[in-house]
Amino acid sequence: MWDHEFRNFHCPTDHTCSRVSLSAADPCSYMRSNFTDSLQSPIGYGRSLEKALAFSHSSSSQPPFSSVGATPNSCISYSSTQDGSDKSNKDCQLKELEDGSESSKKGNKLANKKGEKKHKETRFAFMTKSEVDLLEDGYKWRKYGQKAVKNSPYPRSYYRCTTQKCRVKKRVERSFQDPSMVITTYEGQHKHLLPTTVKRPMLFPSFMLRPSPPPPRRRHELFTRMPGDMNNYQVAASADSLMFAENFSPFLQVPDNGLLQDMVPSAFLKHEPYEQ
DNA sequence: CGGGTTTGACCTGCGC
DNA sequence: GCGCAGGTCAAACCCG
Repeated sequence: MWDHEFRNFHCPTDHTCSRVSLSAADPCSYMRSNFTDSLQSPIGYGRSLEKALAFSHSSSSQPPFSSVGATPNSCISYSSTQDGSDKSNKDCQLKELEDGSESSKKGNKLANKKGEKKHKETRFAFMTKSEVDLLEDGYKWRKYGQKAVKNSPYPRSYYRCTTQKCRVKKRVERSFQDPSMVITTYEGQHKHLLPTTVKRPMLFPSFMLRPSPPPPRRRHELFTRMPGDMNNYQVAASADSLMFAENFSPFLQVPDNGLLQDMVPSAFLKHEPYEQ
């Protein structure tokens, strides 16, 4: 299962990494570990993160991205929860059964007992170098929680989109390895337009900024070319329900004010048949 | 006063 | 079964 998912990831350092050889000191590998696990378990993601963090503790402190002689400022990973029969998936059904309602926890339990299928949310994550934790992405977010993260001095903050009936969430935390890096994880897709009062930012791929288009019929690998001296790519993972993405740059230098503009390098999709 | 943030409590899943 | 850690809730608080 792991390998099956993992091959969808491509290291921005222009070499394909296997999970075994990952150096967690490399933020990208960190994200790979993290979000590949999350493919299988939305809720388990937290623990995956923990594992990644723990792993990085024990690994050598090799500078991030040193292998390409470039200094990317961010690393992105994209995943969607997949259709699956794995255990963790079942386990997390309870929590996300509340789709479409603000039902109580009791209600959730009841729903779970009914065996309703959980709606799995797409996830999208990336790291950005930024002084500010909460990046301006055009949407309004309401903070609903904050938790200390094990092995990290930096807390993780939880945000929900304030738009009615929009269930998109995002988690923001600072990398404990490189405090200048902010890890942002989006969960779910906005099904509404950007608030009209907010100027459309340039930070995110368009699929994050508009009502979601239908998912492609087959897997894609998303490559994003970095302008200038970035030789190769980064990448978002592909998955069955990967959405079409365009104008998408995972390597972003975030200004201190957190508002990104004029940062939309070309991106393209490489379509490849996916073999199981 | 409305909306957002803070924060402690609670729930849940996982590993041992 | 227990403890731990992540995720969420919601009351209290803050601010414009």
